[in-house]
Amino acid sequence: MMRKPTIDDVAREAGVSKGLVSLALNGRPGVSAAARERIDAAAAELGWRPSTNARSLAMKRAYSLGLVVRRDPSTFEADPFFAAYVAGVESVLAAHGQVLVLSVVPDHETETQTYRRLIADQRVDGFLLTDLLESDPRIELIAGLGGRAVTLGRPQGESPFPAVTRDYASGIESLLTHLAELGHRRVAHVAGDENMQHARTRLERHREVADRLGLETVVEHTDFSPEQGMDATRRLLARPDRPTAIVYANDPMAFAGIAVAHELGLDLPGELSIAGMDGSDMGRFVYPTLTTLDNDPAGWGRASTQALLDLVERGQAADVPLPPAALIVRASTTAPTATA
Amino acid sequence: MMRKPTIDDVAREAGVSKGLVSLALNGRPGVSAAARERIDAAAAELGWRPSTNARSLAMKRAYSLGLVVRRDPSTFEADPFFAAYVAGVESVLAAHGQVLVLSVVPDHETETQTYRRLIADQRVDGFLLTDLLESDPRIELIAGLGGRAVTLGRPQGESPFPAVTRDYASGIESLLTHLAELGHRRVAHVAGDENMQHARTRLERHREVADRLGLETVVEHTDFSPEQGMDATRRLLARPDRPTAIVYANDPMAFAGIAVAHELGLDLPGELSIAGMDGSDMGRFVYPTLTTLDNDPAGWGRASTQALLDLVERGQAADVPLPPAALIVRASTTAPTATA
DNA sequence: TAGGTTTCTTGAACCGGTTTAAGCCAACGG
DNA sequence: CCGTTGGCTTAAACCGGTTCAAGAAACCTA
Repeated sequence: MMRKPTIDDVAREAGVSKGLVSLALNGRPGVSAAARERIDAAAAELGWRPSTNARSLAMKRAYSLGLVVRRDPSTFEADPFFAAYVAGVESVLAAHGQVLVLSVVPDHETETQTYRRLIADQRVDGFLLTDLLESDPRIELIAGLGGRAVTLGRPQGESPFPAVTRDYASGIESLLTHLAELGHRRVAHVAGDENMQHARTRLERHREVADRLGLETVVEHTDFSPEQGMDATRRLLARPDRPTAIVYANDPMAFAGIAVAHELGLDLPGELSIAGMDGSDMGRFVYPTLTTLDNDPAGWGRASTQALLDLVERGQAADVPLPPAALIVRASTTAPTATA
Repeated sequence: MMRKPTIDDVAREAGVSKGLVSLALNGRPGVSAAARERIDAAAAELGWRPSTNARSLAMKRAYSLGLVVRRDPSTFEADPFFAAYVAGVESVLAAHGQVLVLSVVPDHETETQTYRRLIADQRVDGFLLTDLLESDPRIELIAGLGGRAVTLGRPQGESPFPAVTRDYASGIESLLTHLAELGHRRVAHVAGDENMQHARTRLERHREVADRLGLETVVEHTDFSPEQGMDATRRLLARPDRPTAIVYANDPMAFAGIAVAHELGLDLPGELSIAGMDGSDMGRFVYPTLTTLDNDPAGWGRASTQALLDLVERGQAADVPLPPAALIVRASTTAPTATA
């Protein structure tokens, strides 16, 4: 069994110095075509792959990006966004020979420690900031430690980091228009954690568009968990002026809402229309199938990774707007029955 | 802004050579108590953290473990196991100053490439092998490349790697006994991908225990996706000798089964009892709430990570048996109504 | 053809740890 | 009193890349 070839082996084989091999490898100018060719040939013949470790040491780079996810253990699994997002991240990273470092932490304190540790140990070159809070302390934390990041969504205050955003306004407009055209007049909104950036914008948009369309709106606040989605639904359905349609700020809550409606013996979707947001695939496997707003998690993954790589490697990156969220109409929204 | 302190700074501060600092840091013998103390003090004062990069280069270690998940894009999100599993992994890794490298890949070929790349680039010291196949080519692949791993479940053939296992037999026995006691006689099993190790053992156990209890069994085969879970359910419910209970090999398929039953207008759980496996939290938020077998993904995460670290750091590790899966009875299983 | 450029190439230093042969010194035994 | 022994400590080599000042070679131009 032969040991892994090193840059010295390649240099010897090609009859040049190892410095030159390095220059050639990195496509730097000032290497003659002839030399470059001999080096490439030698590298190919030996099957040389430059050592990431050696490179990391010399360059003070980790060639990896970090994703720290904080999840209350009970909400862990109900995240349709996550897996597809990571798949998108991966598709870009792999092409750059880089790697994703993932951390799942239970609470705020562990989260902070994790960011500190990953930066202090130079384990990553930058972070993907998902689940953005309206005023997110991670931004200052990371910036203060000299780290880099990209935010999914645009944070409230000043941020030194590029932001990837998606227009949700037009999607919400389509959704409410759809409901209004079906004949709904009382459309409730089950909002998510109001500390979260996307929860708040979704709620604001809902209010705005509902007003414009002349819809009556009741709002229930939650933390995005299906548990609170259930409670909110029970409260809404107990009202004398029960809404004929409920829009949930994410899909898992919408599933929980469907369960509550079944439990109460409502005839779905006739007696209650339900819509989610984030376009999870599971929505195709519930009854009735769930109307929702697409979110293309893989698209978020690709765009945010690309932006972060640009930032890390070129020192700068621009904000990236993703295409607007599209309405996915399925069976859970229909014209209200006349009983109401 | 001062640059990060290095081992040389610590050595100077403590008045010793850097070699000695290294010995002290790693708790090696042959360092006097006095020296050790001065070194610790100096390190603490300067806030020194040894550079992972330098260490990795010298030790040819990555100080990270790898998890490669292959998912067909459509099944991506329906994985309740994943997030909690990673949280368990993380809790052990963090305590060892190590890190998880995650890759989500769409197909077999990319998967193989990913393993090759991570090993060739020394990005990880070992792999966590989830979703174990009955005869899993990854074992030979990794062993052949000189990598290390731990399997979740015991593979068919010979494996040079330690295995973490959980007794599912007794859980399945509890579940079927529970159904039998409720008065069910025809209990169907919707099996998962038969290439997968756990799908097969679940099916075998079901058959075995059902026989013993004198239950009639029909089996439908699927790939574990909710989509095929739906189809299987439709086929089962169309039979003249329709089963009064269906046991699904995982929870997402059970959810899909519930949806189909609703769609057909069945009264749940009276006309059809439904059970899942893997104890996902979402089971509490469907109607009726889902009876299932607990699986404690975090426990899998902790055990497999610990075993892999033992293997990587001490060169050997033993198999780890987890406690048996427990039955979680919720509302979806009840006595069959007499109509059948 | 000499002198001045420009283009390539080299060698050595550097990144920040780990390893180990050799040196030092005090204690110990004969 | 001296040779040994054993415990600490050091200095230098090493891991495998990148960088850059300086030298060599090729190319112009007058």
